[in-house]
Amino acid sequence: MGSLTRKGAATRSRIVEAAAQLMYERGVSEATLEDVRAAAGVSGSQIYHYFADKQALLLAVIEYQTEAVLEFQAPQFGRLDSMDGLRQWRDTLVEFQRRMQCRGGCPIGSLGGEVAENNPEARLAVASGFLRWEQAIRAGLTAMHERGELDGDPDDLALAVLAALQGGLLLTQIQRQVKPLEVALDTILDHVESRLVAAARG
Amino acid sequence: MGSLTRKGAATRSRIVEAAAQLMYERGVSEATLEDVRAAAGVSGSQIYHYFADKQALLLAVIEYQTEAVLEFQAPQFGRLDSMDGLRQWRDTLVEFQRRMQCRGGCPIGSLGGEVAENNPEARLAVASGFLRWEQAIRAGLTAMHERGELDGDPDDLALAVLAALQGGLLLTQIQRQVKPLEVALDTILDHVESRLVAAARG
DNA sequence: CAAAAAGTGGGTTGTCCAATCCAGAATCGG
DNA sequence: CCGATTCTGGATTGGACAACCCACTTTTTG
Repeated sequence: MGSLTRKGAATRSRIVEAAAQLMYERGVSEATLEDVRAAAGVSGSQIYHYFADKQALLLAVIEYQTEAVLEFQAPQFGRLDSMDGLRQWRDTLVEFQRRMQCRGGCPIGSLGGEVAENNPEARLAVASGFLRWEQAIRAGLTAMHERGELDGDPDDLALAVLAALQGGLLLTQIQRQVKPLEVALDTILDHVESRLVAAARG
Repeated sequence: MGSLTRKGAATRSRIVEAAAQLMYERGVSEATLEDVRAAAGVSGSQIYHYFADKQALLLAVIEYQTEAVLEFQAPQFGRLDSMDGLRQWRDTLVEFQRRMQCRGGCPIGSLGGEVAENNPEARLAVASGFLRWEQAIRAGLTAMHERGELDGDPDDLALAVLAALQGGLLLTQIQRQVKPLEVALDTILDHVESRLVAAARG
C-alpha cells in the first residue's frame, strides 16, 4: 500500500470513479465488478490488485463521494453566514438536480439508504460524511448567531437544514421532479430568515 | 386470480407480511425468496403460486407498507389541523423510531431509495404512496388555512413537512439516534407555528 | 539497467438465487 | 362428495457474480 506510483494511483482513482458513477446510477448491488472493470477501462485482475474485495471498494467510493459532494459545495460553504449565501447555495443544489434530471438523489444519502441495514462499516462511513456536511452548514449559521444576527440554536438549525435537504432530495429522486427539493429548502430557509433578529434583516 | 379462498388469501397475506418484514430489515436485494418462504412458514412453490416473480411480490410489499404506514398514523391524521395535533403526531413518529432502535428508517422511503434507480414500476408505486401521505398532511394544514389561522401555502408546507420527516428518518437511520428526526420535525413544526396568524396562537 | 510495480487477458471455482416443474396429499366450496 | 384449489417437499436448471489464480508483458522508479 505504501508504494503506489503515479500511474498506480491514477488507475486506482479511475476504478473508484467508475465504481462511484455506477453505484450512483444503479445502486450498489446492481453495479457489478465486471461493469466497474469495463467502465474504468481496466483489465482482469486490476480491481483486486487495488482492493481486497467489493466491500473495500465500496468504502473507497463512500470516501470519494463525500469528498466530491463537499468539494462541489465548497464555493458556497464560505458564504452560508448570510441569507444571500444560503439562497445561492440552495440554487446550486436545485440546479444540479435539474441537470441530473432528478436521478440519483444524494450521492451520499442514497448510498446510506442502501447500506444502512446490512453493512455497519459502510453505514458509519456515511455517517461521518454526513457529519462533515452538517458541520459545514453549522459553521455558517454559528457565525450568524455569534454576530448576534440569528436567534435559536444554530446546531439544531443546521441539522434541520441537512434533514430538509436530504428529504427533499429523496422525494425529488422518487417523483422525478425538482419541486420537493425546492419547497423543502425554501421552507427551511424561510424559517432561518424568520429567526433573524430585526436589526439583521435587509 | 379471481378465485382465492379464505385460506388462500391468508397465505398470500402471510407471504407479503414476511416479505415486507425482511425487506425492511435487510433491504430488498438481501431478502431472498427462500428467506421469505421460511419466514412465512410456507413451502416450496407457494410463493410462485401467488406471485409471478419477485417483482410482483415487491409491488405487493410496497402496497402493504403504504397501507401499514398510513394506518399507523391514521389516529393522528384527523388532528393535524392544530399545533397540538401536529406535535402529538411528531411524538408518535419519534416514539416509534425509538422503539425500533432507529433501525429501518421509513418503511416506504427506504424501499424508495433502493428501487428508485433501477425499477421504474416500483418507483412509481412508492411515489403514489408518498402522494397519499402528503395529502393526509395537507388536509390538516389546509383546514387551518381555510379557517384563517395559517399563513402561506398549505400545500408547500405539507410537502416541506414530509421532506423534513423523510430527511430526519434517513439521518436517524444512519446515525442510529433519534435526535435528527426530533430536530427536523420540531424545526419544521416551529416554522408552521410561526406562520399561525396572531389570533390563532394559544 | 535492474528490480519493483503496474498491467494484460484469460480462465476457474464456488456460491447464491430466481425461476420452473412435478407428483401427490390435504383442504375447501358448491 | 366431487372438482377446484391449496399446499407439500423436493429436485433442477440456468445465470449471475464475487473471488481467486496464473503466466506473461509493460512501465516506472531509484
